Amino acid sequence: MNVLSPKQLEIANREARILEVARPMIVNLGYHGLNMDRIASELGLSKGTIYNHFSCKEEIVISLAIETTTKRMEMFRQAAQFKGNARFRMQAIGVAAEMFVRQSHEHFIFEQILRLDSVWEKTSQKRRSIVRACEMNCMEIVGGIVRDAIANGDLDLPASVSPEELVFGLWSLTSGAYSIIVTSDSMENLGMKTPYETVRVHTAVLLDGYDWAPLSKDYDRDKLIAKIENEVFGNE
Amino acid sequence: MNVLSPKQLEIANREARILEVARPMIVNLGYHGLNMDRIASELGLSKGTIYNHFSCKEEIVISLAIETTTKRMEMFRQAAQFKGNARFRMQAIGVAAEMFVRQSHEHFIFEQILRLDSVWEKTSQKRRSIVRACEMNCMEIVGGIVRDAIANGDLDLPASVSPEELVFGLWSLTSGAYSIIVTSDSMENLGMKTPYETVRVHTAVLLDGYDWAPLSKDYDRDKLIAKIENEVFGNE
DNA sequence: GATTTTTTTGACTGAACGTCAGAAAATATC
DNA sequence: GATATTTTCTGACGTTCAGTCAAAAAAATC
Repeated sequence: MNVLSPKQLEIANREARILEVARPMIVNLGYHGLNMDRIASELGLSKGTIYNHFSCKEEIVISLAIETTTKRMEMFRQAAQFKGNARFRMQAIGVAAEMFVRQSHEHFIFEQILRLDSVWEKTSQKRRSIVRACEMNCMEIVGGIVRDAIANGDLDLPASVSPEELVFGLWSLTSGAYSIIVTSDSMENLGMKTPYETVRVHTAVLLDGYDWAPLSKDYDRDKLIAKIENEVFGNE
Repeated sequence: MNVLSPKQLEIANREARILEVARPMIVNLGYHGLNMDRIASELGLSKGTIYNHFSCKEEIVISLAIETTTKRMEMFRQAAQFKGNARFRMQAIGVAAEMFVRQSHEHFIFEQILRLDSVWEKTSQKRRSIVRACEMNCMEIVGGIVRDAIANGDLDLPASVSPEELVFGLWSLTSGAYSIIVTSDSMENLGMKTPYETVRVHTAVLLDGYDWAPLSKDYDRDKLIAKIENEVFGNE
């Protein structure tokens, strides 16, 4: 008996429906706009039923974050498969990261809430490790590219910088920038007209600073990005 | 009549005492550990009295953030007065930023909470503009150094990067890194033994990438940092 | 269709924010 | 120093909302 009864099907789908209703609540009204009673009434269910799926409010937040962070991981994986040298594959990761922010900028809202100790601590071990695994996985993908570059002789990191430390730097730069971009209501009046382009430039300069061949002056970045968008994410 | 009566003095001091009690609540127990009833009882006051000073919980959070962010602004100002070329003064800013995180790492906890829309929106216009002013001021200080370097011929930014955009890059890199460092329970098991040093290296590489003279290979960074610590922050 | 198991319900508890009418204290006035 | 006025303080109260659980309803099994 592998076929689910209508009832079982309804239950199986409910988790997703709860998240669908919760998502805009958080995005539009912030953390304290997420209201268990309202979720229940919007779905025509009782509160107790919601609690059958999520043991607390915080589990809903982390579940939303898992949805988006999983998407990012998949995008990073796809990007890493781009055919080309390590520097180009790193550029593909950059494209993936930027695409991800643009299409899932709510992720940074969920993450911001989730990172609060008082929220994180209430989440289940199970979901926590999923979040961590996705993040580790992304870092690992980037780290792999760095190590490839070293193995290939394209990159020769100074003794004081390990591959993990370079990953940390890239992660800091991009996540710092993206969270500023996403949470500021206006970048324009800070003299920032094209913040994403600025992030691309800084990243390139940082990698050039480490002398990662080929240097950005030796290839056409915009053309490469277009190629990546087309070949890796063309279907989207 | 400029002298305050004992009663007036008590009231004048109370704001600070409230914050003193609230600070460890947030630092140790997180946002939801901040409890108005508990603040009142720990100070032997009634809740109503607390509300005479802070119109809501969020005003306490922003006030704590103001305390620390003001300190940072002052440290940046001091740092900017270091005698030396623009690159060295920028290094002094780096020293200030790092010192600030080390001695006021709670700041990032307050900021993290404050950045939530649902918290930010409840704060008063007055305190909000103080926070913004401090941040702007810091950026402006850094921007001034960048412009000095350009005026001096030490730095020649590409046409695609404005001074503000360079500031944004530095700000992203450091704030991204510091907030990871502060909120992670362990950097060690990510292969990061000296995260602050790593931030220093990445910053230097980024500035070298922009060809900001003198390049870091042309001066002894550790010696310069020691000199800055001594001359600018020696009394601390 | 009777029985057992699963699921749902929504009234209830408790925690915490913020309010406000009246009490208390401080200050001004005479 | 007594009285009036102003300021400050109080804590019970209203409210909102998270999370619980005994009882009801629905589904599954026999």
